[in-house]
Amino acid sequence: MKLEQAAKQLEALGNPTRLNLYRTLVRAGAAGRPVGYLQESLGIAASTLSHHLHRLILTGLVSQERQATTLICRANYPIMQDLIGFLADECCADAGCNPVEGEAAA
Amino acid sequence: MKLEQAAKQLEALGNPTRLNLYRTLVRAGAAGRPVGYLQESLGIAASTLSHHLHRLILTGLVSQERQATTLICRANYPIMQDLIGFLADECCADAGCNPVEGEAAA
DNA sequence: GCTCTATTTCGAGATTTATCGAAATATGGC
DNA sequence: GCCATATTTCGATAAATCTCGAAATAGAGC
Repeated sequence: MKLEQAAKQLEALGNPTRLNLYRTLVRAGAAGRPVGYLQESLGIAASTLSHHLHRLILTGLVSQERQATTLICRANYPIMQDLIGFLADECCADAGCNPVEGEAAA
Repeated sequence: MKLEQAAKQLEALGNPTRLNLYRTLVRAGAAGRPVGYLQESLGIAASTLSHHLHRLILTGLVSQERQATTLICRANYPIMQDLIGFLADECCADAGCNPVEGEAAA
């Protein structure tokens, strides 16, 4: 069920708040960002952020590591690579992404 | 508002039925597929399919062309390319996809 | 053990979504 | 103009989602 998995990840990224959150984490790189920082940075309620983080974590797009009382969040790059790969494969495998001579009425 | 746009497209693909539908269209290539074919192929109600198609069309991922009484649907490759580009950029631009020692604090 | 900070879980309300069947619309042929 | 086929719109229902504040939990330090 690769399609189900991909759909879940796409859905996770398909919300402006979460996409913004994810982007922040991607840009943070390997250093990651603490939940508290993200909360202030995004300007949303802590409970709301926790909810969105949970969804990203469920799909594997984000992971967390405890550092004392603080939780560091990181983007999980390989998962994103897989997702991009899935999209690219679907797009380019059977078809060809720059359809020049359309009307391939076969 | 590129982020909003990307989120909408990701959300459109983030539903198993729609992702399956979109995949079918991608694989159909430039020939596209008539709505009726898709309906039988996916085994869902015509009204449900119409709803999902509408969402994909709104985001630009799919386009339609009338052929007599039949509507031919096609995947809009450039839009997908842009979306993949957005994801790849977010992932690789500031960070580097094989993060060794991130700290791109900038 | 108590306290402080960091984060999650709980409970709730408003909005959106997915799905269907029935009815309406569009296009072409007779 | 009327009929047949293809597709969308309407109306309705059940389920999921987003958001918040308040309360609960987790970990560290005194």
